[in-house]
Amino acid sequence: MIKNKAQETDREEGKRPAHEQVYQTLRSQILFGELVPGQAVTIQGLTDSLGVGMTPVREAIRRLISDGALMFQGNRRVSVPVLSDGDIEQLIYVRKSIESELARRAAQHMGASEINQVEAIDRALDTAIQAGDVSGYLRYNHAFHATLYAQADAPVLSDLAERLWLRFGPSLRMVCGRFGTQSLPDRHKDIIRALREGTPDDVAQAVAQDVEQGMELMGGVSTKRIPQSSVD
Amino acid sequence: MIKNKAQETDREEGKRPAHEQVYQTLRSQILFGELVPGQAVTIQGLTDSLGVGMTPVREAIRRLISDGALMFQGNRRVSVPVLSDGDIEQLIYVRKSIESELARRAAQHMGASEINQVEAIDRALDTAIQAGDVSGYLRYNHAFHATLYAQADAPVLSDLAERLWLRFGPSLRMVCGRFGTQSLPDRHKDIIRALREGTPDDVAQAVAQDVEQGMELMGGVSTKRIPQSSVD
DNA sequence: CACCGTAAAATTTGATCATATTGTGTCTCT
DNA sequence: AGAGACACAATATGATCAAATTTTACGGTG
Repeated sequence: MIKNKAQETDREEGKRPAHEQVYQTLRSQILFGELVPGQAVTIQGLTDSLGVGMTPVREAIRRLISDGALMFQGNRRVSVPVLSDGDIEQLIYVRKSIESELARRAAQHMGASEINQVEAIDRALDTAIQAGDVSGYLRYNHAFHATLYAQADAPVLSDLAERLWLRFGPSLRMVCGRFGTQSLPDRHKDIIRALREGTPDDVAQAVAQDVEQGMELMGGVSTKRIPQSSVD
Repeated sequence: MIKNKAQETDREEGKRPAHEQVYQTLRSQILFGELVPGQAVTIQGLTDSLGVGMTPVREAIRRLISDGALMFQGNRRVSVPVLSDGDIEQLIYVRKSIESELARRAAQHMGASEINQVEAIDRALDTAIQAGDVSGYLRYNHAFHATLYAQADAPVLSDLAERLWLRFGPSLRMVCGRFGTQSLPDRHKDIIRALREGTPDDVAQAVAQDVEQGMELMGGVSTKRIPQSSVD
C-alpha cells in the first residue's frame, strides 16, 4: 500500500494542475521568444504539442487573452497581437507610471544584499548581450525588473506590471532579432547607482528612462511595413 | 428528420459563445452588486444557476481570476477578493494615473454632443443617488467613466481601466450598502465643466480627484475586521 | 484552349457536454 | 482529540456537434 501510484506521471510534471502548467509554458514562450506577433495559436495544436486535453489548454488561453498576451481574432481564432504605434505609446505611459512607482517603493525596502542580487542579474545580462544570446537577454532583462517588483511590497502593482510584459514580449523579441542585442542600451547602471545612493526618486526616474528607452525600440516596427508606397 | 434540433436552445441565448455570456454575466454581477467580497464562488454552483456546462464556466472563471475580479484561494477554492488597505492604495495610484490620462485624451476628441451625452448619464446618476438606488448608482457611475474611456481612442488604456473596475467593484458595492448613496460625493460636475471649457489638463485633474475621492471611501473597511488581536 | 471566379464539399478547428478521476474538507468513531 | 472514511467539488479526458476555412471542381469567358 505504498502511495507511489501516481508518482511516475507526476515525477517531472510537478504537483500543479495541468491548466496552470500550460499557462506557465505559454507565458514563458511569449515572454522569452518562441511566439511571433501575428502568429496563430490553435487549441488543438497545443493539445497535440503539450500532450494534455483541451480543457486545460482552453483555460490557459482564456487567461492569456485576459492578460493581453493573446487576442481574440474576431471569429474563433486566437493569435499573438501585433502592436500598433498607438498601443506602444500607451504601454510606454502605463509602464513608466507603474514601474517607476514600483521602483520608488522597492528602493525604500532594499538593503545591500538585495542590491547586490540585482547587480548580479545585470552582470549576467551584460554577458548575454555581448554573447548575442537573445533568449538570455530576454530572460535576464525580465528578471532584473521582476526582482525590483518583488522588493516593492505592492502585489497589485506587481501583478499589473508583470501582465504588461506579456503584451510587448513578442514584439521585444522581434526587435532583438532585427537589431541584435548589441544595440540594446539600458539604464540599469543608473538604477543600481541610485539604489545604492538610497534616493527613491532618482531610482524611479532611472527606471522610467530605462522603460522609455527600451519600449521606443519597438516603435515603427509595424509602420515600416510600407503598405502601399514602395518609392525606392 | 429536420436538423433544427439545436435552434430551440439558441432561441434567446443570442449568437455569442456560452463562455463569453457566462463571463459577461459574472462581470455584471461583480460590477453591479450581486457578489460580496469574501464570497465563495463554485463552479458547480454556476453550472446549476446558469444552466450551462462546466467548461464554459471554467473558462469564464479563469478570465475573471486573471482580471483580478476573483482570486484563487490557495487550494481549489475561488472567491471574491477582500481588498486590504494596501491594495486600495495601489489601486488609487493606478486609477489616477490611467484614468486621468484617458480623460486628457478624451477631452481632445469630444464635441458638444458627446459632452451632453456624458451629462445625461450624470443626471441619471444623480436621480439614482437621490432615490437611494444602489444598483442604479453603480451602473450609471460606471457608465459615466466608461463613456469617457470610449472617447479617448486608447484601447490599451481603456482595457486596463475597465479591468481595474472589476477589482474594486464588490468593495464599492459594500461601501454603498454601508453608507448609503446620499453620502457619495463626486467631481462629475467639475469634469463636465472642464470638458466644456476644453482644457484637457483640468479634465484630467478633475477625474483624478473624483477617482481619489471615490476610492478613499473604501479605505478601512477591511481593517475593521480585526483578524487576530481583539485588544479592546 | 486556358484562365479565373464561384460554389460546394471536405477537412480542420472551436465549443460544449457528459463522465471518470483526484484531491480536499468534514464528519464520525474510537 | 486524532485518525480514518465519506462526500463533495474541482480537474482532466474524450466524444460529439457546429462553424469556418480551404480545397476542389465546374462553368463561363477571354
